[in-house]
Amino acid sequence: MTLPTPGKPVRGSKSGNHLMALFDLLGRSWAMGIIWKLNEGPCNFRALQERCESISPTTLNKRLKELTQSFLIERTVEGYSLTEKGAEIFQLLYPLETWARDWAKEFNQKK
Amino acid sequence: MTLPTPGKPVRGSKSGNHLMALFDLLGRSWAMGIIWKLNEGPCNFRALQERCESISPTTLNKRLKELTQSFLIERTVEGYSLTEKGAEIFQLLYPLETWARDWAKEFNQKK
DNA sequence: AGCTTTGCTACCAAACATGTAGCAATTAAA
DNA sequence: TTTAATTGCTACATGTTTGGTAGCAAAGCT
Repeated sequence: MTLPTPGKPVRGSKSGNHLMALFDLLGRSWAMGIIWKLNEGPCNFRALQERCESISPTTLNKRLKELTQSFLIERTVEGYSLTEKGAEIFQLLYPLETWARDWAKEFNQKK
Repeated sequence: MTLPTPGKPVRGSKSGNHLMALFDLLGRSWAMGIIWKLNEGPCNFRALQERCESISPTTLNKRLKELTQSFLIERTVEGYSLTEKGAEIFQLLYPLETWARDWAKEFNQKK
């Protein structure tokens, strides 16, 4: 497991450009999904697994470690939870939902 | 290659929830990077490869097909180019850059 | 006709993700 | 206070995705 860290070479950028590091981090299976689901509120491992329908514990565990090391998630008494940074990024991802709804229409029309 | 399509089961969601489909599409290596780089303007395959520093032709080609089928990219006389939808999504991704800059600071402080 | 550029594809190796099983540690119940 | 359930994982085997290099066919240029 290589943590994409801004300033270091990452998958997709030798320069370690911070944006590319972020894209690498978020561009792993379930990373954005986990942030999304955690925004509903903190929860423990198994509960999070259920929120994510079909994630395997292996992947969930890996993502949680990465996101924790990247300051997006932390563990509290209530379980895994978004940090302030994590909540910020959720806010940035949030508009994607509305967008995706429209986008889905294209598929129905043009198919 | 399975195209993540809203309404159909995708990696990460049996329900085919449109947002999860989008996360699947964008959460593939280089997908967001390509959108980012294409926003600089349309360009051809090899030029795009260079904008993306270290992408392999195999991956670039796959992503281009997926993004095209998903209405985010199209081919014009000038080469590959963002569609209107693609440009919209760029706008949504855009704030991530500023955010990522701040985020990078955390790594320097807390390391 | 030959040389260059372009847009790929073939191929193989490495990294990553998935699914199932299950185990050690904690908590709850009898 | 033994017994059972829950929790947070890890192991392992398998499949999928990505990456890297090589190079080829088609088009354009000289």
